[in-house]
Amino acid sequence: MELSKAYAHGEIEAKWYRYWDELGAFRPSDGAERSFSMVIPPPNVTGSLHMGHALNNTLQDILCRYKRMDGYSVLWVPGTDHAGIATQNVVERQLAQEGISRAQLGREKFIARVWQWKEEAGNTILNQLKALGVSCDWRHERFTMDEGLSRAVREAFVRLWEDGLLYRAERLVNWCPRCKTALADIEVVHEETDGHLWHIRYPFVDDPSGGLTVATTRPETMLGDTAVAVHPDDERYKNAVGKRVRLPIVGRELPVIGDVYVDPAFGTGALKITPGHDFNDFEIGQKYGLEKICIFDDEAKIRPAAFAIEGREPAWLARYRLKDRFEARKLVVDELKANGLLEKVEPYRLALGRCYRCQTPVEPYLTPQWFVKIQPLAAPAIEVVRDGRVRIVPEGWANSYFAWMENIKDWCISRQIWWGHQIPAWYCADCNAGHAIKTGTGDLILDKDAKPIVARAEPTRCPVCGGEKFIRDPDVLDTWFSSGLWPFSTLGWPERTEDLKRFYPTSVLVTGFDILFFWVARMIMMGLKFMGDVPFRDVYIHALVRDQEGQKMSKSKGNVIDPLEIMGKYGADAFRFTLAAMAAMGRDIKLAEERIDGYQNFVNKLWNAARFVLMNLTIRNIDGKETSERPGHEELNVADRWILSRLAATVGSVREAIDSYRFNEYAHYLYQFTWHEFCDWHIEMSKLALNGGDENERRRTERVLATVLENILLLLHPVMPFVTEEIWRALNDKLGRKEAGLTLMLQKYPRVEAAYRRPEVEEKIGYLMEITRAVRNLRAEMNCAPSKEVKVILFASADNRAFLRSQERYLRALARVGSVDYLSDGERPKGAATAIVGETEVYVPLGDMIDLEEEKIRLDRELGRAEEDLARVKRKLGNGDFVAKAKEAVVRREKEKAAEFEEKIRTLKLSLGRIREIEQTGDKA
RNA sequence: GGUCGCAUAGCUCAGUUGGUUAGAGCGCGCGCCUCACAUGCGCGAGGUCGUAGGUUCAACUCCUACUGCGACCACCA
Repeated sequence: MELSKAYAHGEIEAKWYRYWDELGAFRPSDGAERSFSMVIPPPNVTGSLHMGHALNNTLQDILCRYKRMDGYSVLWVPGTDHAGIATQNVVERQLAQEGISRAQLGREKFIARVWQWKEEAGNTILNQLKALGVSCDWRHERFTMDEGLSRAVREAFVRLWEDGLLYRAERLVNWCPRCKTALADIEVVHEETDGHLWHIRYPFVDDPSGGLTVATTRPETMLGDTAVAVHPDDERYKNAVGKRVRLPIVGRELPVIGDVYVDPAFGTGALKITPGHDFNDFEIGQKYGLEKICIFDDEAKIRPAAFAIEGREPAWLARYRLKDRFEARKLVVDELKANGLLEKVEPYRLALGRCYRCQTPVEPYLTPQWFVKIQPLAAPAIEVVRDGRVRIVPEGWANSYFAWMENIKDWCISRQIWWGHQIPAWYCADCNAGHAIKTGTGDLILDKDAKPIVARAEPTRCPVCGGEKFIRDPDVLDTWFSSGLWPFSTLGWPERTEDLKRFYPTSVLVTGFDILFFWVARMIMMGLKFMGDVPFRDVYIHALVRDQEGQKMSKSKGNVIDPLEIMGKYGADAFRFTLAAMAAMGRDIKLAEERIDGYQNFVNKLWNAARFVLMNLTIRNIDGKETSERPGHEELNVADRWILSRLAATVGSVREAIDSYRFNEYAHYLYQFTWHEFCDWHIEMSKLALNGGDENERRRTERVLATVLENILLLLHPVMPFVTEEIWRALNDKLGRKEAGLTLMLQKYPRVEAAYRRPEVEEKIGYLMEITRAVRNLRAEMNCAPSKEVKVILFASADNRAFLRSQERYLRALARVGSVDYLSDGERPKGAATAIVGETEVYVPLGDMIDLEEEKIRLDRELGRAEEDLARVKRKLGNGDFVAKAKEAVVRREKEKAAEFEEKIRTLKLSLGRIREIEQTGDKA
């Protein structure tokens, strides 16, 4: 099989993916003693692949493929999330385009419609993940609303109820008037917003000319005020406490209460109390037994019923009824202004809470909801992170985790939407006859006093009255409730399955920090509660992918880079490698397309290195019996020993990097080794053996080339699975290896071959490389044509001289050197460019070509640097404290440096002297 | 308001226990179609490591303050 001149990812990727899948390579192996498991952070079922998914899944795939090759039985569970509110919103928007509302359709038909959409769109993202190359076990694919997971959800809910960790109560909750549902605290995003502080006077009942002036950012809520509060020690309001004020517009009488909660320094020092629409006011309302008036309906429009007295609406209400919050605000402000009660308006910055799904400002809203008593769950979840049973990497995130968990409040888990897990609670129709209220959409709402029966299935008989008619709670659960069970629900819980035994706790969870609280924290709590063990050992938290300016990618900004487009253009391997290379811990990734373009070159480089090796291989069957006795290390030439030593070092570094989630280091070690050690040096040096005429050496070098190439493929496979597989198959083909195995994916990951580590060889080749560079440098500086061979004169220690003599062919080939002469003490060439490598002096006599002025400038510059270096070292050594206190090795090293620099200076000065001499005599010979 | 993080070459970033001649990729400059690769090869220029102090024989690295940027959390109307 011939490889084409440039790597074309085109069909290769799909070909291999299908191959692996059909081979069953994604499934956990039997037999392996160690297992490694992960659950995918389930993407929204109707979503499509974005950069965040691409990064997240690339990193997971690297881990899985690495562990699989390293002998673990690997299970990576894929799946999708039903994403309650998000998905419902999408489908509602679709309906809206058809001019249908969800209410018109009705609950059942609406849900059917969502399922239909799920069937249409649900596979998109998973297929896109396949294009990325993820090695998930597709037989394990799950959906948070499939049968098994739904059962897990019901089970979890019932157990929480039975254990007293669930309750239903009327509380002030965050309400999204657009989604018309309650939200958890964490689903509200606070955003600094420009607003106003309105100062409104509430006249005293007994003296309407006086009164208290309150300051508020939300004047429309005054319609629901039930008190005014001041600080009890506030001199200004000493005699106001206990009096009554009349609420403007509404006319209601309000008590003036004194409470230390009020900050006298803020605003006017007088605070309007609206227990129905403000969390703080709610608390105060509780404390003083104030009435909680809910002035809005579920769309945050003025609710006439809130003001009707004995069924009759007061006259003032006419202009307000059914107006939304913001219209109402305007109207209230206008009316107050007209009445001379608006005393002042000042600009004010406030943190406005918005719905995380639709950005609508959230309204504190009084409704009955289901809550999880979170304290008993949070405490052990904090503990396991503290004692390291769950390790958060990078550990900085643990701080955020603790901060959040320690201040956590009860979790509102009921949502007034239709798409999701309907709460497994029923109400006896007879017992709750007075508590079920029909809404406009035909839904029933159970009021706060309704008595739920929580059960795994619909009850048949009411234990109180024996009634047989039940109403199911219409609410569904927070999406994150089911995601919280994901690590064990996907493995079969509540059944005690083999998978659970084998793969729970999972090994590591890879995710972005944006869902640390939404998801990670919940999984830890739920895992501990229901499994009695942590859901994962490690949590690796990766960064966000941003655009090249560091802006968050978003459709509205138009700065989104589409992973699919990128993969189509550059290939999945180049893309994956880019993401890994840029995934430095704890730092966001600023991605520009040029980076991917750059790493595509690396893929191509690897491809061409492979082409070189393949076209030079004449040996066959290097792994078969005949050749399993590899050549003794000592028989190999120095270049081969060197690259094997470097390979061994690289294997060590690579393993360490992946083991500690340093994906960028993993990528960079391999980039460096493949390109700058293997290609730049070893392949070049190997050409001498391949063309040298010594048949034995040639065969040995071929074997080394094949070995190194194969190891590179193995090492790179987790990050670039496709091209490595493609090359590996070609390599097997070329070697005639039938027994090599079916796929690179299931080969053993390289281990460090300690016997190959040869520091002394690395040192020698390092020296040879430096000499080579020095000669190349001199050539370039002197503008010596690359095609022209030069003569080199070396002055080196006996050791180095012997080494260079024995390996002279490399120097000749790599630096285009015609002849090499070795000087003994005393003699130095007259007209030559000079370079110094350690103790070695390198001279390139360039005859007529040498520009004496240029060379003098160059030498002067070198000399200047050397003198600076020497001065710095001398300064250190001259410091008595340094010599006395620093470690001996450090001092010794400094002394060596001093000697080296002195020698260098001496040599440079001599060279300069010789040039001046030539200038005077004109004799260049 | 609280907490945390980040400031290193023109750009994007590495730099794991304090001691290196502070690195890479891209970009830039010069020279090359050298028989794996011009998606390439060789060479080179470019940084007082945000500012000011402190600890230490020694600070890019540790501490403090400041400045700038960012993130998360937060019910002060």
